[in-house]
Amino acid sequence: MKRNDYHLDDSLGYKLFQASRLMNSRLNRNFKDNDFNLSYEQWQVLSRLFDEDGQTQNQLAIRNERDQAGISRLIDNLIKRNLVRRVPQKDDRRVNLIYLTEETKAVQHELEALATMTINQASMNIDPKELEITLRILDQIRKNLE
Amino acid sequence: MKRNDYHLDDSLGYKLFQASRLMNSRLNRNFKDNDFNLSYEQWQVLSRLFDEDGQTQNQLAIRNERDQAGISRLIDNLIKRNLVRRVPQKDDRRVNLIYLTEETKAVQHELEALATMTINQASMNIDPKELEITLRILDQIRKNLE
DNA sequence: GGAAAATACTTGTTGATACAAGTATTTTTT
DNA sequence: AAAAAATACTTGTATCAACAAGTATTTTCC
Repeated sequence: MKRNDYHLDDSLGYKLFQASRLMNSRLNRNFKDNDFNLSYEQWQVLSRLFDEDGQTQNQLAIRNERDQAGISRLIDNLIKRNLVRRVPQKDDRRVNLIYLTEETKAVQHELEALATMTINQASMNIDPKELEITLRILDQIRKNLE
Repeated sequence: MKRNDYHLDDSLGYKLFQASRLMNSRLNRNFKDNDFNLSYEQWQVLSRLFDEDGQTQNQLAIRNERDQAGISRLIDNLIKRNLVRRVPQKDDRRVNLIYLTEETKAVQHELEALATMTINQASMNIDPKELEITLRILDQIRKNLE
C-alpha cells in the first residue's frame, strides 16, 4: 500500500506560481492606487525602455523572454494608452523602434518607486541573507529549465 | 545626479515571474511528451481532485486561490476533454460536484510522476538546504502579500 | 540580377486571469 | 409566508500567453 507522496501545496511549482501571481497583482494594485492602470507585462516593457529608449520589438521580446507576437500586442495596448510610440526604421522597413512618450518619461521615477515598494512589501519579515539565497536559487531554477 | 537604482532583471518580481513561467511550461512539455495535453491550471484542479474526489467548484476555487469564474471555465475545458464530470447536488441545486472520470483516475500516478520529475529538473544543482530556505521564503512572500 | 533564405513583425486561435454583472437557488429576516 | 440577503455558479469583456501561419522586407547565394 504505497501512499501518494505528491502534494500540490508543498510543491516548488505551486509556491512559485502563487508567489509570482501575488506579486503581480500587488504591483498592479499599487499602480492602480496611484492612478496608473498598468499590467505587470506592460510594466516590463516600459522598464526596458527606461533602461534604453528606442528599442526594436525583437530586442524587447528577447530581453523579456517572450515571443514577438506577445510583444507586438503588448505594444498595441501601450500605444492605445499613449505610453509609447512605434516608429518604423528608415533603413530597414521591417523594423519598428519603440519610444517612450514624454508623458511616460515624466512618471518613470514614480513608477519605479511603486515597483520598489511592492518588492519591499513582499520582502517584509524576511532575513536579507535568506532573501539573497532565494534570489540565487531562482536564478539557478531558471538556468535548469532554460 | 541620483542614478536610477531599479533594475528589472535583478528584481524579486521578475525572477519569480520567470521561474514560475518556466516551471509551468516545462510541466506542460513533460505532459505533452507523454501524450497528456494538460495546462498547469488544469493540472492544479485535477491534483485537488486526486486528494479528494467530488469537490464543489467553490472548494476548488478556494483551495487553488482562484476566483469561481476561472474555475468554472477551467472545468468546462476539463469536461470537453472528458477528464472530469460535473454533477449537480441533489439537496442544493446551486452546487455542482466535480468528479474525476475513470480515464483520469487511471493516469493519476503517471501524471504525479511527471509533476515530480519536473520539480526534480528544476531543482538540479541546488543545495537541499538552500532549496528548503527558498520554499520557506516563498511561503513568507505569500503571507506578506495576502 | 533573381531565386531562396532569413528576419521582423502581425494575425488567428485556444486557453487563462481579473473584474464586473447576471441568474438561479437557498437561507435569513421580519 | 414574503422580502431581503447570501450563496454558487455563469457570462461578458479586456488583457495576456503560446503556438502556428501569414506578410513584408532584406540578405544571401548562385
